[in-house]
Amino acid sequence: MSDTTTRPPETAKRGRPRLDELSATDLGAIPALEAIIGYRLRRAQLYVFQDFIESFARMKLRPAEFSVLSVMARRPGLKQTEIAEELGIKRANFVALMDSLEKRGLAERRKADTDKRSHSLHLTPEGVKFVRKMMAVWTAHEDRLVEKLGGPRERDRLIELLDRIVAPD
Amino acid sequence: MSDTTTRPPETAKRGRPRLDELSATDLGAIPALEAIIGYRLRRAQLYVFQDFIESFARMKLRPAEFSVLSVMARRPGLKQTEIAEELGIKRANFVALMDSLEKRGLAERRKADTDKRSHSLHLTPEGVKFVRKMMAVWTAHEDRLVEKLGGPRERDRLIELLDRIVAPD
DNA sequence: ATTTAATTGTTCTGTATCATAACAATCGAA
DNA sequence: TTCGATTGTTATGATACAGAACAATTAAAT
Repeated sequence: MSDTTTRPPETAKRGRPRLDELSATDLGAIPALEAIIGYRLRRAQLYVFQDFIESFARMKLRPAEFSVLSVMARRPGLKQTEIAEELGIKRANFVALMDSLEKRGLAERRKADTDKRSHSLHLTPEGVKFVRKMMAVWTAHEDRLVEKLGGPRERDRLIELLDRIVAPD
Repeated sequence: MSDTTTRPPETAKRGRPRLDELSATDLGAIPALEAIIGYRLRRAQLYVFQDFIESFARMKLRPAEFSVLSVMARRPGLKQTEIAEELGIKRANFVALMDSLEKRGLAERRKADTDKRSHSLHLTPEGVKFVRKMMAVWTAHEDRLVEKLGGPRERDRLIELLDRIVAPD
């Protein structure tokens, strides 16, 4: 499956191989990092997040906050555990995140009348306005990426491939 | 570019829209997280790293250490700054990483004769043996991913798309 | 040749991120 | 009514990542 083309080592050998070098045959089994899925995924993800973070530096918005506001905009009324789990955030770590959004006046916790333990999460009117601006900034960021990819079709193809990785067997 | 299909909100509306909800037209401009490249990239990367970390738990090897050993195997003799920069690691943070590998007897710093400041990095004979086992484990991990993707062709396609993201304009 | 600037490895520091355990309040089920 | 599960929360520790500063050394400027 992991077909690695066998080629000579990348460093110029002056003389015979040293003790710490692997034989050429062994080296054939050692792929360059460029051929490793996880490595490439990580580099791409770091690049995208870097662009994202710079795009939202002025709004002082981090990726996790973006995702929380986004969920609250589309599905207001969810409780903390629900949003946290969906986003892969531990509910313990979600608290400070929500505290910050609340302190900025963008979101609020409402006491759920059905369950006195849980809070239902909502955007404030200010939060709604903020989300509008947020989405404008996001669109520019996303369009930049789609253009680099070569168009919406390539974007869809990428997402489909990423889906296969995450999808259960 | 970012074509989002306009559809009604995902939550069932009981009655008229509340203050914290966006109008249906506004919602059309708010994509689900599932359609956001950065979000999907991150989720996929977390999945792959999770599998990687579990695969290497017994060897007590983290992704960053894997990458460093991998570079030293293919190109012995590089100095710390070179490897660190190539892997996107701050040279300050590289120190502890290299300390650990050296303490485990897998790698060593040799005094470079040309430059008394720099160290040239090498695998020890033990490190060479370790890398061999490491690559066997890695192959199983990578094959698992390639199979999920649907084959080597899909893997290549994915990497090509990731390349476009990272590549300079 | 001497001063000046840049590089290398290093330590220190601060800041996010992430996971885990424990706890009170509350709810649901036995 | 008792007992277990859930919800939000606090506290704690591990890890990742970025920046400043520094001594030793090298390279460049004059």
